[in-house]
Amino acid sequence: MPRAGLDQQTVVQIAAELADGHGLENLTLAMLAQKLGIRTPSLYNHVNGLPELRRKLTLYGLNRLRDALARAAMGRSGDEALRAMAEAYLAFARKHPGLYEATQRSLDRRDAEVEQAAAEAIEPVLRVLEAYGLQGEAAIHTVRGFRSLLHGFADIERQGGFGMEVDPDASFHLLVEIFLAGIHSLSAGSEK
Amino acid sequence: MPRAGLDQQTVVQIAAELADGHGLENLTLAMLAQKLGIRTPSLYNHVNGLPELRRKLTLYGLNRLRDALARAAMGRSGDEALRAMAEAYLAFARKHPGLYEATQRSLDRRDAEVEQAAAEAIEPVLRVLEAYGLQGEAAIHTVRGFRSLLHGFADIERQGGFGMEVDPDASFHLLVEIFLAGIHSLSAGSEK
DNA sequence: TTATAATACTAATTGAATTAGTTTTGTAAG
DNA sequence: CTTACAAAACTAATTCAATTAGTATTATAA
Repeated sequence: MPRAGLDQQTVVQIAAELADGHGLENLTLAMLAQKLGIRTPSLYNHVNGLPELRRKLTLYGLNRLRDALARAAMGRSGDEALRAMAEAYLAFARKHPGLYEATQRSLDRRDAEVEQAAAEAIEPVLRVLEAYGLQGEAAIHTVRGFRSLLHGFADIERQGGFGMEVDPDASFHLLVEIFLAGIHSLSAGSEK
Repeated sequence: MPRAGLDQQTVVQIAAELADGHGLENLTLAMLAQKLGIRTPSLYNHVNGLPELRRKLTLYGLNRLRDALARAAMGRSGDEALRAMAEAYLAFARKHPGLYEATQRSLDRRDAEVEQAAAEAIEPVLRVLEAYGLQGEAAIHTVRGFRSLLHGFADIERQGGFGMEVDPDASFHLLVEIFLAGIHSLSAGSEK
């Protein structure tokens, strides 16, 4: 019965570490409770069950991702900023696989808080693209494309999907360059 | 005790339907057994537990995906073939969300059969790229990029990640065109 | 026919989530 | 310096899914 000095932050952070180490789907309340040195039911004093814990991980992860992206874009613009954000995105996914998973896990569009956190996470990219000339729907399409390629690469790599022992970093850099070149090529074509 | 006339194929197909309807992670042996009209333990006469069922779904999904891609590429080459395969890929992911999930679910690189099925699924793409001029590591990098963007888009969409009500198909088409233009642009540049 | 392998079943175990109800403790008001 | 209360632990008990063990049944093929 001695107090364990836990607060929401601690619980979520430890949960994130466990998710990183064992995979989000293998994170169990029993495992978390043990790590925290309390019995499983006691967890309910801090978090309202597994679903809510996962939701909190999603929010925490989205915030951390937003910070990472914003920091990467700081002081840069255009291609430079996009390259830096791509690096930062992949680095985040690699360093925090479980937390990254949480940022993608079936986001509930009816959950306003999650919805907003997701929007904020992408905002840095949107901002760069706007200062870059793209606006409105074109910007949205482009952000979607950028996200798609980043998430696709990160997710496939996380699941061990890239079989051969060809350097993944080289593949990633090339992909980013292809994307940048593609954007320039298309926008140049449409300007005529 | 009356026979239920089940065979592996049936079991896996029904499982795939349930996964499509409820999500792969929510597919339970109890649910599958009920759908099949037998008791849960009886399932063990057909499949050796949940992990193996999922593994079989992975194999089944990879084979179906390979077929879809191969069919799309049939009679086409170059950009045309890549566009058609991109369409087919997204269509598959949309029509069979649970099965698609299974094709991506933490592929065990030590499982030779899965490893091969995964390689075969991508083969059609690799083939097109080769007949397209790319070979060796360059081809591998490019395939990885193509897979990344396809999977990323499909996965984000499946999880409801594209918030706004901007036409997803338009985003997807643009992304594919950006990729194609990017490839051309870069290869043109490196030819000098 | 009858033996046997395949397939279904019931019973029982295990592990995780969750709920209910109780106890303890830190803190802050008196 | 107490005491009252809310926060945070705990134990006990329930539910549900997976899995195992052991038994019965049926279809088939010798």
